Amino acid sequence: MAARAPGTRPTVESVARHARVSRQTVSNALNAPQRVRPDTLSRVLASIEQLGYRPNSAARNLRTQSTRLLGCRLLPSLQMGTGGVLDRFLHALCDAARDRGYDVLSFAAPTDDAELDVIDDLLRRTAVDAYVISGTHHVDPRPGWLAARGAPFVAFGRPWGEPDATHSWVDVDGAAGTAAVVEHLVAQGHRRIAFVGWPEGSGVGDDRYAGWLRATAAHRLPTRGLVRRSEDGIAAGAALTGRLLDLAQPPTAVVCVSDVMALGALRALEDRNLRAGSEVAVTGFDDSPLTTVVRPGLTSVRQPLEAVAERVIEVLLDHLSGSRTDPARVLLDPALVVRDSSDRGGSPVRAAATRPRALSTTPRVRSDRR
Amino acid sequence: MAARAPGTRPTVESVARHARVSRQTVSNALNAPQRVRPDTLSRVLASIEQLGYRPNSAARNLRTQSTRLLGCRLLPSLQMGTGGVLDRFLHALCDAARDRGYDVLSFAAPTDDAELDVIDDLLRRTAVDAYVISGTHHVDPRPGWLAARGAPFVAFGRPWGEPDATHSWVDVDGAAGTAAVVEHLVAQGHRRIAFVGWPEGSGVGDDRYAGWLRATAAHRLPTRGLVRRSEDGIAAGAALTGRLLDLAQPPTAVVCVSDVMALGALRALEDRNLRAGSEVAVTGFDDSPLTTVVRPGLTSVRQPLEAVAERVIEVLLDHLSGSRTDPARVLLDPALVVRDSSDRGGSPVRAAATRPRALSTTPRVRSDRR
DNA sequence: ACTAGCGATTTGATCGTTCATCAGACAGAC
DNA sequence: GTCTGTCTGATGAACGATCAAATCGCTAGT
Repeated sequence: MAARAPGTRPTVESVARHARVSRQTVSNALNAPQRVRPDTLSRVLASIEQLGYRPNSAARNLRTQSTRLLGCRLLPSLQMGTGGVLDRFLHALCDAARDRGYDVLSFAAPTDDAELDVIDDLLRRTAVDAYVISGTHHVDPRPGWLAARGAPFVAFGRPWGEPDATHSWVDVDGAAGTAAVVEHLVAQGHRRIAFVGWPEGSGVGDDRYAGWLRATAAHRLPTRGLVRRSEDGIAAGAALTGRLLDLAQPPTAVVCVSDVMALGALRALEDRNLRAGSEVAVTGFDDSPLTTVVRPGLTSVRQPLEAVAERVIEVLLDHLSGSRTDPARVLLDPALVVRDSSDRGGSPVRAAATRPRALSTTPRVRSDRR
Repeated sequence: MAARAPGTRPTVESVARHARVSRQTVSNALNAPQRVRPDTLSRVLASIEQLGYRPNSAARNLRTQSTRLLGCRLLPSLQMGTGGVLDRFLHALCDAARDRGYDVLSFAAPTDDAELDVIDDLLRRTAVDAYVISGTHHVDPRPGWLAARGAPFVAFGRPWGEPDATHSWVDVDGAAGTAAVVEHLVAQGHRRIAFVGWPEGSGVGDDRYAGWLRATAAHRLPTRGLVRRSEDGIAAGAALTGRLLDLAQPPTAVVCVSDVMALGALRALEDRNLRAGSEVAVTGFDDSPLTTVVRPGLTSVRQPLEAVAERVIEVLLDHLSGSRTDPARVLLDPALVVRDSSDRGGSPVRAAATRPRALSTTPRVRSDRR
């Protein structure tokens, strides 16, 4: 009995013939094994194995009206800013998706509107089942647009400035991150702790600022004149930090809203012959590759992107399966990674401190409030 | 005449009814417009526009036995090494693919073997039409495996160590890059130009070394004792450069095989209170974000990844369409980006030199030899 | 006037899978 | 012994597009 012609892909038909059952039984063996008697099941599975059969996804997609593909935009990672973060996220997303039987269709788009054009195309062609949008920001057109079309999606990032948004999102609690940084600095004996941030109005930046504000208030630390803001950049970070250091009562620690800003801060110290870590502490945010490239190693806050990706996938699939109708709002805790730039400890134990120490390696879920 | 039920996606059928033609004419209007009479065509296109119709990709995929998807692995961009390069490449690949009507399915895989497992899955399911593999290296199992399965693919990277490989590839001429670096340094008056590289046996590393060797030989420059090798890393780059600087006749320029190595070299200079650029020139490779993060800005070699991606797609589609049966071998020239780390010029014109100057911005195609 | 030939359009079949439905076997209850 | 219910497996139809081939209308050649 010829299993199949050489050069031809096995189909459900050829497997059925090989196992002496019908098409549907082969289909059941894969999609609803409990419906098939054990001995039949093993026979069918053996044939499947032997012929190397996998269901043709185009046919399955057509019949089930789903593609098992998730769309995700590749952000323009030109700058170091958050580029590394979103690349890591995409990686984690692909992993998490594949674990659940989905794949990721990635595309590039220079602007939000261009992204919506692509999504519109994919949506009309029913080329993907759902979307993941990342890098949400104030007056973001995407959530509303997607919701209006009834397209299933989950956002990595809160709907900044739209507290009554009804879509699902997963985000990292930036405020908790900066608060943890401040706690760490306080434990190191710092009391004048400055904040170098972005201009007000950026959701992410304001969130990180809020954490600094909350923690300094909790410890009754001085804040007057210790907040400086500017657009992201090394030069900007250096300039802002420079002005802080030139104060009559300069801070002994500088909490930066990003690793890039922190790099600028380190330069400002260098220019004044101040030693980072032992004399003035500097911290960043995002735990980008930058942190291990500078001297001293930069203390930073690491986003649990793997966990974010897993939650995003979980929520998305719940929506697709219909088992969830209400929006999920998930906030995860980031992890503090301490390096020498915030370590006042004596040099003898420097080697030990160099090794990144994650204060909370397994980020716990903060909330899933409705 | 009801165009379509609300909430229902338009199909070729509903468009046909709306335009008072048959299914096939609608199909032809999209896939073979020259077969349709102009007035019919415009009527059909108007209906398509009006109903917002796009062919269901699952149905089209099933019928045409092609998915218009290309598979591409997301490399573990943990380290800064070449991570940035491959992220940029993926971005460019998505762009180039979309311009030609294709999309990219990206997936993560920790090892080559894991990648082959995923590819095997995608292949059996006929979920993608072709693959792009990147980061080729010595004894790479992937090209042979793919070729044996008859899967269409193109590699970004030469088949190192396998001169008689029969698959198509596109790569960047690393030797031309380091040679251009040497030319630039010679023009700046340097004569003792060292090379800090990776251990022999890495295709990419050996290629870049070859360019240095060729160019130094062409100018009859000394090379004795001026080559140091080690695995990639900041510390390694610093150590190797340190030993070079401690020579009786130290080099005045250090050409590094990577930006990471170059960063180490800059540190070695710093530790010896030597000024990079004005006293000792340092250059890297890959034009990663690192180059603009260090002080002084690091001269580097930029790979034309957009051009690489375009050529990869072009070759791939030629293979898919059957218009190409012989393997394509495309080598593109990289571009030198000069920054302060290799600039001996006086400080008055520093501002001008700070602006990156691409010596050959539009990389020309070197060859397409068979 | 008749038909060959060509271009424009339509019709029937097909891609490979899963859904909905139905037939048969087999056990237990009366 | 028959009837009912459950479990297993089989059959026809459908998903929405394109391919192959047939049909129709028209012009031009004889």
